[in-house]
Order: sequence, then structure tokens, then C-alpha cells
Amino acid sequence: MDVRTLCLAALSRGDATGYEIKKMYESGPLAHFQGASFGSIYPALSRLLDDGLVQAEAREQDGRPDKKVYRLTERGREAFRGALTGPPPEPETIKSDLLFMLMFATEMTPTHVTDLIKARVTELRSLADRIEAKASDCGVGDDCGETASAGFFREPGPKFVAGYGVTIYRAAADYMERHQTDLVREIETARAALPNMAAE
Amino acid sequence: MDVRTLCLAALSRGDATGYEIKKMYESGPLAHFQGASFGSIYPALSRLLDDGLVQAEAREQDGRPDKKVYRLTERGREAFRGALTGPPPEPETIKSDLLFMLMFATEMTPTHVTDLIKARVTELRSLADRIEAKASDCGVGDDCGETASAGFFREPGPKFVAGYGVTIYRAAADYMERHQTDLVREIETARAALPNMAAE
DNA sequence: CCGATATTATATCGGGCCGGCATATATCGA
DNA sequence: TCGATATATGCCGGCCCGATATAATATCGG
Repeated sequence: MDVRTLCLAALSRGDATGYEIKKMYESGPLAHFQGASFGSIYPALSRLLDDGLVQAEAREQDGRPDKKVYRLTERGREAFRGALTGPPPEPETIKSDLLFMLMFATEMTPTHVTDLIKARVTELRSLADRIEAKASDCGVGDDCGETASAGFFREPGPKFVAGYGVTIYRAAADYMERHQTDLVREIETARAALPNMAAE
Repeated sequence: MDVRTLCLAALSRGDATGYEIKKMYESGPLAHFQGASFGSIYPALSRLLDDGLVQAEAREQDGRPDKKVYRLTERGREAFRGALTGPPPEPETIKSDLLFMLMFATEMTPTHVTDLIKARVTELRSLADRIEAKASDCGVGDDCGETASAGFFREPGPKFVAGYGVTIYRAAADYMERHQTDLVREIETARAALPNMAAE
């Protein structure tokens, strides 16, 4: 997804600065499933300004550098709807460093493989929990979603997507936990059958 | 994953040209979970050559431009093992254009949402089937994996990884199918409650 | 039998994006 | 008080993808 489109999407939910857009994709209502860095957000906003898809209002700030608050123009809103309606997204495949490394599991020590998988399982469960916490109303006292994203996850789209994330992360963690011991056992026998495994 | 490491990994399974490495990640034994383009493979091989991690042997070819067959040096093999042992991979999160688009499902027509999800479900099932076909021995008559990758998926690592892929892709397809109707119904009621939805 | 297309093979280039860095201030905890 | 963190913008090196160029052979349909 184009960072310019990502900016339009963020601004469709309200005016914001570049810094705030970044936060939305990092820990705010748009976190998970997409991300963008400062190095792409600020140039993207400049281009959107040139193209007339956003307006900027410079607000003088106590001390800090002037804050530039961006707002969608009508043309910007159309462009965003166009991106949503437009060409269907390319088929997405799983890209994973860990999975790739594990294809060469016989080149690693069983201990290392175990550590790698254990760490990943923890990460996956924590990711699922974080989505669930954010989605399940964040009802009580905590500050939860910060920028007025309270009701966002009651909308059908975010609810569907959050459920997807939780389901997939849990399925991944479950698979790894269930097949971990088999994998390690098979590596051990494979390495025992192989030569020079002295001091690794 | 660094494309240089990807090249080392491919060459650790046997000598190959840049073109053949590309094929391995496209449809060969290393397909799924990682990929690389010509625009990164050829420069990567050049750098690996400069750094002494691979050797190149130019083979004169009948007619076609000279084939450069690359081979891992001992230092290259060490570097690859280092990458496997080295810093654990960063936590990986799901990145998905479709999921992101669906967060704004209320801005789309129910028909469009249905089409999008149906197409993705088909893709996911086909992806899972392809992995399963490649992993389940490709035993009989078909040409299956081409370049001598017959037994690769009987090794513990690839078997574990293939199972992961099949499981996750199926789980994703299942989730989408099971929650699709709910999503569409909720969009419809949400849009009915909203203004100016005449000619979209 | 001829032309269109695919395949084998290498390489460059533009553009997009990430991560690190620079800059400036204010506040909060150790 | 000193470093870390947060607010806020922006540049730059480097990595990578996708498109394109080049070039010769193979193959299949008309």
C-alpha cells in the first residue's frame, strides 16, 4: 500500500500532523497490518499537498517547531475512495525470515531452534492479546486508544480485521507449539546421522 | 532477509546461476516465504564475489550469453551459518493491503467487499494446495520440483515450514468465509443508517 | 515454413521505502 | 542533574522491486 494512500486513510479519520499519522500506524487505531516511517510520510504529505489532495495549516507551537496540521480536501477524499474501490490488491503471500531460517533447521543446533520458536510463540500470543485488548471495547479505565478511537473497533470493518489478526496469530502460535517437539526430535536424529558435529 | 543471504542459502543447496536462483525462489524448492528480484540478485552476487563469499565460473554456452555459475566458498558457507545462528529475526507482523482496505469497509459497497473476500479466499486455498502438493512427496509421475528438490520436503525443516504455510493459509481462508456474511450484513445496516448513499 | 511467443541469461535504472541521523525543546523519572 | 522520552520535521544512504534492454534459441500455431 502506497504511503500516500496510507496518509489519506489516516486523514479520512480526522485532521492530523505527520507525527500523529505515524503514531496512528504504530500504536493507534490503524496499527497492525500496515506501517510507514517518517522518511516516507513527510515526503508523501508534501506531494499530496502539491497535488491538492490535502491542505496544510501551520500552527505556531509553544517552543517546538511549528506544527503542520493536514486536512483532506474533497479531491483527496475522492482519491482515497478510488484507492479503496480501485484495482484489487495483489495476492499476498507469507513472508517470514524465521520460517525461511527453519527450512535450514538441520544446520542449527536443537537448542537454537527451540529458543527461536519459543520466542516467536511468545511474540505471536502477545500480538494477538494486544489486538484483542484494543478491539474488545477497551471499555474501562485505561487510556487505551488515545486519539478518540474508542468506537472505531465497533465498526464492522475493524471488527472483522481485528478478529482475523487474533485468529491467525493464535493459529500460528498453536501450530508452532504443537509441532515444535517433533521438529526438534527429527533434527536430532538427522544430525546424529550426519558427520562432524563436534563443537557447534 | 538480505538478498545476499538469500543467495548464500540457495547456493548452499548447490551451484547455480543468478537466473536459477531466481527460479528457486519463484517456483523451486525455496518458493514461498521469501522472494527476490533480478534487480537485487545480480548486484548481490557481484558483492558476494567481491567479498570472496562465492566463486564464479563462466561457462561458454552454445549461442546464449555466457552463463556464470556461482559456487559457495568456505567463507561463504560460514557466513550463511552465521546468518542462521546470528541475531534472531525481528518480530514479524501481518502486513496486508486487503485487510487494511477492509478496515474501511463501510466506505465500500457490499458487492465490492464480497468480491474482494471471495477472490482472496480462492487465492489462499490455491496457495495452500500448491504447498501441499509440493510437500507431499510429489511422488508419482509429474515433473514436480524440477531441480532435484525431490527429497527436500522430507527434511524436518521444510516439512515443518510447509505445514505452517498450509495451516495458516487454510485458517485465513476459513476465517474469511465464516465471517464474510456477518461483515456484509453489518455494512448494509451501517450504510442504511448513513446519508447520501444514492449512486455508488 | 514463418512469425509470434516463450525461455534462458545477464544487467541497468528509476522510484519507493526504511532506518538512522540531525535538530530543537520540554518534561519526567532515576 | 542527567539521560530518556515525547513532540515535531526533515534529509540521506542504501536496499529492493518492477520495468526495461539485450540477445540468442526453442517451440507452437497458423
